[in-house]
Amino acid sequence: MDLHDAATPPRRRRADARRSIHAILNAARVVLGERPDASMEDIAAAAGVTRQTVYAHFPSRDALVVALIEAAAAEYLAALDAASLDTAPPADALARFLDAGWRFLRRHPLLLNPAAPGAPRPNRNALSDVVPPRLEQLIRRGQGTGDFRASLPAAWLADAIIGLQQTAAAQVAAGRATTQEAEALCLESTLRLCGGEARR
Amino acid sequence: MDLHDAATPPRRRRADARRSIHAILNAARVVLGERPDASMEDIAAAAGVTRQTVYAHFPSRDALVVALIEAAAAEYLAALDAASLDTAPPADALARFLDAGWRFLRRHPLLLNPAAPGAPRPNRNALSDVVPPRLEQLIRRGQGTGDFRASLPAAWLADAIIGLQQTAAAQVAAGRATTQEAEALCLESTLRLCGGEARR
DNA sequence: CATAACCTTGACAAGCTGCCAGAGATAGCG
DNA sequence: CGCTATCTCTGGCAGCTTGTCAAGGTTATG
Repeated sequence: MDLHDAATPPRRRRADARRSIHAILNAARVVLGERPDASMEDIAAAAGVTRQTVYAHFPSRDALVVALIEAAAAEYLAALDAASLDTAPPADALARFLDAGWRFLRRHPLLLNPAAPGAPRPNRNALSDVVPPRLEQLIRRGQGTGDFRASLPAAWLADAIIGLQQTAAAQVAAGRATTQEAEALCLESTLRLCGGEARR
Repeated sequence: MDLHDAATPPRRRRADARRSIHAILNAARVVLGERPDASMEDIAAAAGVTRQTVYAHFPSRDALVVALIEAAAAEYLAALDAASLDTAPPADALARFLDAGWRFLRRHPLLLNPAAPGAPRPNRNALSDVVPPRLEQLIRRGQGTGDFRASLPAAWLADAIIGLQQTAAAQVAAGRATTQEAEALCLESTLRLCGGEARR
């Protein structure tokens, strides 16, 4: 929240406070992942604290969800940075991007049911600010090298591919495909979208 | 609801009851379309009735949403039946399918934010029972005639294309593309997915 | 017109969110 | 070790929403 407030000197939080915050975020990730409409009481119980303690750190339910998504985005970003998307051959880099996505979706199933926040207009969460640009950059590179066709805008392809992966993940969640099948179909379809030939 | 109950003789409903039901469904379509978390009171007010009248016809909020989706699915199905998907050349039929989808999404923006039902697992709404099979049949026909490549399962392609269209619609909703741009990108991408060459 | 179906009003219980104050516990500092 | 700021817990409260019920008024249908 106010961790990076420029004006205040790095206001030291007590150790147990940081522990509580971590436990709450973790419990929210798990509980909301399998039941997006879980109550604050449920989340607090899963974290081993009381409801008021949750409110002591997150002013509202939406704020908790936002913090959760921001933490997830940071993890996702770190995984993408570790995947050397900028150096591997474009088609391989694409496969690595998708692989990071699969790991991410397995860890944060909440993001398949973005049902939680009632009011907010912002589909613009931290994820959509951070992930698509990385993929767009990769696609642009592939289009430059001629590995991908350039007749579709890279920004659109990036969002389309991310949407495709979510569709594939939904297939798995609905029991209409195994994880392996979905990953293979998603990769093949992604390559088709980018205009790269599928190597089998 | 119980309109097609085999046992009971066609229990005639009073005219104003049918009028109320229609008004409620219409109000729910509009209000939930622009504010998915609207309360029952809001919907009732928009329909010109009281909240209890809504409950007189729909036992719960979820039941109302389900009825709404079922009505939407019936409309969608009628539009698809009128689009002669089974006779036109596959690529043209695909364009018609997408066109029907755009009209549908413009009329039922609720289905871009499927946030409503808290408890139920059913991502299997009436739409997913009815729309994908039509598209799958079309794709299978195109694969048979050689217009589309057959190396990806038609069932997967159908879901992927529907997901692609929702991604494109989200782009428009987020103001990142105009309607025309989104429709063009979606069509081109769909043809790529199916392996049909884009004719320009 | 008489009746059954429907609508409305008012009230109620239950659950969830968000807030506040006070008492208790704990970590970090001198 | 003891003190103090900080964190947590208990308990309660208001407001909103969902869902239900009963009583009485209204409308369509036969």
